[in-house]
Amino acid sequence: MPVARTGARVSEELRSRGVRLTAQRRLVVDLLERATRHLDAEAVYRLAHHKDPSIHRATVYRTLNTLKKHGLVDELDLMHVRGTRHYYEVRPSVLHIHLICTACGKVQEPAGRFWEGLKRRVRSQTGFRPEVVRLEMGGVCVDCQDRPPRPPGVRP
Amino acid sequence: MPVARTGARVSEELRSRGVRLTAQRRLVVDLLERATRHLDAEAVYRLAHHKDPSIHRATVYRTLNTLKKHGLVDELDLMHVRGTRHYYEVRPSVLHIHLICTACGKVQEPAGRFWEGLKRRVRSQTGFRPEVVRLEMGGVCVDCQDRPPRPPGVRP
DNA sequence: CTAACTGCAAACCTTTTGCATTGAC
DNA sequence: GTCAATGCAAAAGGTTTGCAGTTAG
Repeated sequence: MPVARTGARVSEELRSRGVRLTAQRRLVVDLLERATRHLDAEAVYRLAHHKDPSIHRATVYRTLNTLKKHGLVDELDLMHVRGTRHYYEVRPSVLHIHLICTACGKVQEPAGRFWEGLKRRVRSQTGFRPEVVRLEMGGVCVDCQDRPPRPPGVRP
Repeated sequence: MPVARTGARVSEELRSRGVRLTAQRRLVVDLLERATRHLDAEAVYRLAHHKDPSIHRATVYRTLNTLKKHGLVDELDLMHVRGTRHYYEVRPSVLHIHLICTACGKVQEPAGRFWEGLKRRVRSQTGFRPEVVRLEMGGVCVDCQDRPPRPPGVRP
């Protein structure tokens, strides 16, 4: 979702791992690659269903799980600021973190070498071999720090 | 759950915020403070119900939400290694991270100054004011790196 | 005394699963 | 042709909610 992504990377990765490339999977992968915001399973389903009304919710869930299992997408929950659902993003080549504003719901994704270093640090300090990293922080974004606190309930 | 915790801290904090200190809340807080492993809502309920059979699941959920809202407990999902549920821990004074082994399910919690620095770094680099930090990594713990990969399904 | 909290039961929402059928390789 | 993947419908979690009765402050 954040940095630009090389088009067919995911599909090729799947193919090379012997996962069958069905029309439905292609569609889901395509949607995730083009997404400009974080999509939960239902959102993926709605978008997919719009393009191919025959696709079933269960297929979307199964596909997301497949992609996750193969490390091609990461699952987030954005600190549950928007509820219990899970969000998905194609795993980027450079690690980034998620800052979720509890006031306006905005999600920022600063990327950088520093976060990359976390993995190495854990490995050398504990021996643990990290494969998936999830760093999320809830708090107040710059804009909302200026804004007077708005009454809870109404959110953009 | 990780570092030792000052007994009445949470209760006092609640009291000072004008949240009514009912027997049920005291019980839940007490259980969380004494916990030696990560508890999900159902586990909290079972333990609570054992001590006070009249307590209701809904009350446990409501209490956990109250505590979370006031920043007294943190919610984790431990990378969903054990399913979709959420785990709760009393917010420790010193930030720690969670390393979840995808092979054996073990959770490690290295604490330290370094992780504390993440908050400051985000703040100074982006202006975002972090309140809750969640850093979880899925991967393989030292023990399981030596062990031959065991057939999936059977877990300790 | 009164607003806040609880127990209860039902609803809700998200995700998973068994089965017959379809389709990728 | 074969085995994996899909659509479908039903179930399984996990969590929330409206309401009437209870209780902390």
